[in-house]
Amino acid sequence: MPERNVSKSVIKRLPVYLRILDQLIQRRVDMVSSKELSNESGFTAEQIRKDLAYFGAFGTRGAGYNTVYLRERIIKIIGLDKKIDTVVIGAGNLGTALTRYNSAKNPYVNVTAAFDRDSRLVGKKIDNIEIFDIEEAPRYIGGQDIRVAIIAVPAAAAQEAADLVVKSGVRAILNFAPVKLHVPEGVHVHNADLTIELQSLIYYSSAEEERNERLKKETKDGKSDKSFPLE
Amino acid sequence: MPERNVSKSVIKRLPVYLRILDQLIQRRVDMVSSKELSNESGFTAEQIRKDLAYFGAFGTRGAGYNTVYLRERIIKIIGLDKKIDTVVIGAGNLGTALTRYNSAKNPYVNVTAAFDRDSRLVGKKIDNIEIFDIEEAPRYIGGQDIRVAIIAVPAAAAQEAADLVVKSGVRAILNFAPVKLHVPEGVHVHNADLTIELQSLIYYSSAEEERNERLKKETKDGKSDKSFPLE
DNA sequence: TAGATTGTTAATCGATTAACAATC
DNA sequence: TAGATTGTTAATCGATTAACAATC
Repeated sequence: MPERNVSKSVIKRLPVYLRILDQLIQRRVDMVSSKELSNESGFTAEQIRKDLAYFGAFGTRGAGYNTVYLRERIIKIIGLDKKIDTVVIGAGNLGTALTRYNSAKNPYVNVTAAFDRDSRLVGKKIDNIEIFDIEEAPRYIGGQDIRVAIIAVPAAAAQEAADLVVKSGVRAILNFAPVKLHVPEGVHVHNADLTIELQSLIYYSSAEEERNERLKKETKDGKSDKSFPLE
Repeated sequence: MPERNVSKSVIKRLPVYLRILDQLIQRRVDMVSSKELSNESGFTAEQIRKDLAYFGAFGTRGAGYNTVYLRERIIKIIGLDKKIDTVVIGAGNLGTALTRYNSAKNPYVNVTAAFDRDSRLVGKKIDNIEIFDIEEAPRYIGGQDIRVAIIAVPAAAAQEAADLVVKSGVRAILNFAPVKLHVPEGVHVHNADLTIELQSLIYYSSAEEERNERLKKETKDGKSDKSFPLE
């Protein structure tokens, strides 16, 4: 077996390497060292070498990695050697943006259809991608053998959407709805809740001293009957 | 000091707890156990208790957590007790969607302005949020004391956009552009590259056996002069 | 009180970092 | 060959899980 179960953290970094390699290849650079990949990615050179080593020995000692060859290997590893067909469930603002964005910016993915339950949207197109009624989804997904779906419906509709696509054969879901999806074993869900990303970032937007100030003040305000054990 | 430096993984989970508490409060539930939070979040109950314990003892043994009280503490911890003003840099498809999405779905955040360098967009509005010329950004961000910016410009323009907002006082950036941003110490960047999310998910969309099959075939094809050490 | 559930300490697990031999 | 950089093993670090005493 070429690989044992490689950790999620490793897999999440592979597309970053791929993106950098694509950029290097476009600039006609043909060799790259782990050090240079480190500069572009923000991961350490050691980590990059270790990540790649899970899948084989792709470099040349003393010289680095051939960009074209390494790119080829990575797209094979991820499974991007053929363009992947996906569908977007939900053709509201976010669904529309995701459909357009992936069509325009993601060279390894095709969005082949969008679905919505709003009959006013059905039949319309996002660029040249048609919006179908959500009822059509199982037949479409089954027929086209779609394995990957993007869910961009409101929270209340997300579980239903997930059940629908899973039943139709989808193996992996990129979920933009702010709920935990319950799916059968073997189906993978990545959450991309944009409000959560932003909120956790806000924690870091005030300096540490300010944060502590804020929290201390709260306890003194008498709004709280619990006190901090440390302090 | 109320908290030592708490790890990023912990901070990333806090908004998830917050979202669940908001939902519970809306349903007029007033107590919740770590077990129930676990069901809704997908994190283990032990982990949830430990996460919260970094900041204090917010629960009642035998009873669980008061939803309203715990929510109050979490929004204080993250720094969401006042609505946070943010700006969106880039008013293309993605920038527009993010502006709308955060206005509509993120109760803790205000998007107060969008910026673009395309003069055809300047002066227009996204819902009721005005699009200004990017040149106006420093004055606006400085004047309004904006600390958080969302970058949704093309890769080639992203570093320049980052430099601009950082110079103007921004402390935290949510970056949707597919490049690593170089920022001074103390400025926080979260990357939300949507193509990368989708690509790493694709790895899991084919069953393990298929993946191995694919990789084996490649080596036998003779396209490669390197062989896998294992197998 | 008895039952339930937190808060916290200890044990385990996994991921990152450091170091260096292999080798181009 | 000498210099450079990989691939890999060992050491460290950090995060998660397990266990349980505290206590409502």
